[in-house]
Amino acid sequence: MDAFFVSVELLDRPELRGRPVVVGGTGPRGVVAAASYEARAFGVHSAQPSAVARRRCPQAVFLDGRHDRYREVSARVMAIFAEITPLVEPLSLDEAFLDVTGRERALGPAPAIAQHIRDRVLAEEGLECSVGVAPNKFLAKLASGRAKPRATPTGPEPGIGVLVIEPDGIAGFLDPLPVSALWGVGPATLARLERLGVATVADLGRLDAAVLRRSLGDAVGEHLHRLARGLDDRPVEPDLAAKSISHEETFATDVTDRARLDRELVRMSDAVAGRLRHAGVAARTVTLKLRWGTFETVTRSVTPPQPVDDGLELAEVARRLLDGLDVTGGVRLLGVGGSNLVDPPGRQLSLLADEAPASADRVDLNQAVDAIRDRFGSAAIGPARLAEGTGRLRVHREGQQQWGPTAAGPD
DNA sequence: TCTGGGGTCCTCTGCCCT
DNA sequence: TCTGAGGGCAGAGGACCC
Repeated sequence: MDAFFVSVELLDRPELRGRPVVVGGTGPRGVVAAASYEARAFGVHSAQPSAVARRRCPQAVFLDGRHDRYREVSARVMAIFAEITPLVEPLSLDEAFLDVTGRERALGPAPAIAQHIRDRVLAEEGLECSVGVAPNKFLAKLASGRAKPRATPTGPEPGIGVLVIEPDGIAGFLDPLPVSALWGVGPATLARLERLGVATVADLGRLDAAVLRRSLGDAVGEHLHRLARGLDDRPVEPDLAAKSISHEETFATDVTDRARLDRELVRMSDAVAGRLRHAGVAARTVTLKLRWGTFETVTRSVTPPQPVDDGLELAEVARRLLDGLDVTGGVRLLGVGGSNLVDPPGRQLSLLADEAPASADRVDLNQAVDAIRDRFGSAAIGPARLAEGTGRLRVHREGQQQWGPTAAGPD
């Protein structure tokens, strides 16, 4: 999808069409989630601090992101894709891989299917999208990027919409590209490649695989060596299960108060545990993440005897991890996550007291809480500790703080 | 000139076990 | 009994993606 979040906002506020529009966190530590092509012409781009974006384009309209709304539109677009082929692998809210092998008979050749997808998404959702057609995921992704509109100093330049890479055109397409265009080449890998004298994909393809492996590690080296020749045999995988579930938040100002951090841990753990149960899994490994005021980030993790899907248990494990850290210097970001996801613990009690899984009462309680939230919303019920002092329940709603603390945030 | 949130994958290190 | 090699796993951190 092209500038997806902005495009959705323009559906709801058509009077903003043609103006520079920026969606993201508008608070003190917010970042840009998406910028219209008009705003990009001023050097505004995603992941940029909102403060920088405001300086570069003060005339832009800045909008708080509405994650729920984007998710709702995304679900409808993905449903269109699913009518084309059952082999749809969503990459994010606004991108997906479709394997249309075998669909040509019903829908025509792949380029025609691509155009059909664009037409349907535009007709049914009013949104523009770009499609790359290629023999594998890596090339299709690059091709879709090339088919998108471009921001120029004189205004947005429409893209071609559909770009097809035929097998005999792979080298011609890839070779002149800068290596940074390859999926997986970020600033660190780029610096290493430059030290090896590699600037373009053609340079990379000429390099000996052993040299690449030595410089970048076996996995990354081998992977990039294959990509440089257009080789990618990863299948399109629908229904990929999540491997970890986490929640983290940046505070509007650094926090030194340990009691406050404990309360935040309860709130975040409650949110993570709810998502774990919703996914029907429990976490074998619990990870605590902190970012200091200096922006240095540390993580601490532990694998308790029993997998966890209960919010208070998760908070207790995280709190013990926090005990090992000195927070007096100030915490900028706090996060809790679960990984090594497995089936939820059974109801039977362990013979060892300290290995007991959540009691049957707690399992019942969690089921009741989940049912109430399904019906009345996530703020309907939560741990009493989150209302201490204020009498007002503060729970986390998904997507509530997606791009930094809000300008009118609670803290 | 200030750097979000939610992920995945990889590498390195240390520990335990064989 | 001691020692080293090697595998498996956990933990920490880095790089990258949207």
